[in-house]
Amino acid sequence: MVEYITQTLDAVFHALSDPTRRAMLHRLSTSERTVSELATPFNMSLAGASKHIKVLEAAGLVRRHVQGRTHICALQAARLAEAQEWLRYYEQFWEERLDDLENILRAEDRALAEKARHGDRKDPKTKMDSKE
Amino acid sequence: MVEYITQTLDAVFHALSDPTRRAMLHRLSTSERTVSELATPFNMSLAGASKHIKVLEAAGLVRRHVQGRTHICALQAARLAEAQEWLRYYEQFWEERLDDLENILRAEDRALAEKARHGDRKDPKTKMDSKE
DNA sequence: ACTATATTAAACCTTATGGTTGAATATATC
DNA sequence: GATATATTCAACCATAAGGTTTAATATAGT
Repeated sequence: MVEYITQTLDAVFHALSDPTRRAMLHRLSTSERTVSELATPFNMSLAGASKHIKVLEAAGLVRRHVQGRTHICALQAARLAEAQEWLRYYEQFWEERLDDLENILRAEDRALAEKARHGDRKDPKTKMDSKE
Repeated sequence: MVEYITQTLDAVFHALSDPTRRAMLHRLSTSERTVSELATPFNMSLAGASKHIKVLEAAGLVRRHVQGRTHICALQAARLAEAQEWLRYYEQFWEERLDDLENILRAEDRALAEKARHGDRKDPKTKMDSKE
């Protein structure tokens, strides 16, 4: 059904596998930044940071436009959407587990209710929300 | 707010950056498989495939239980959920763009309506759904 | 023209990655 | 006990990745 360009996913997931690059993306999410601005927070040479930016660019996660001598980088989120789409297929497997948990809790509730009906009532366990 | 264990994300995204490993996960999504079953479809030595499985295991994406001499692997989706959660933050940036597109289309509609009101009416563009 | 700034390029180093082959280990089966 | 099966381990190889440093390039400011 859905067709994934594997080289794109390779590049995107690889780009995301490095904490420096993820941090760069996060900073780009608040505003565009020049290469030096992006490099500043990291304990790394400019050339090193520049390489990371190029990896992000190659994966299509960052677009740059050159303005005089400065290169301005901007987040380009479309490829992240593709990655998320790939992941979406697997949602059923973690949702399934949550469903299982929910079913267990419901079964416990029923058991308690049954017990209560037969006289022996006591503090019914409060159901807790799995979302924190 | 949400705190991400960067080493976990490093490992998960790295694991996902290889097409063989993504294919393995996909096969595990239909059922559990032994190491050799997992290795079969790939043009690669068993030892090679075994290494990939270990990468998946180290990233927490696969769990194995040994039964006699065979090792049975199963998908473990929780870490994928974490990766998706990390990506979810960026949804606003692709949704934003879709919103922009929608606003442009709406503006065009208004312009056409205005034109029509001033006599000059012609085929109004049908609005298209941005999904699909 | 000269100098300072922004960025990349090139060469290099170390470690990781993806792969191989051949031997080792553990469990089944005859 | 001997043999076949399932899997890993260890050693090795080539290339990629993440980093550095020292030029080189391009544009700005004086």
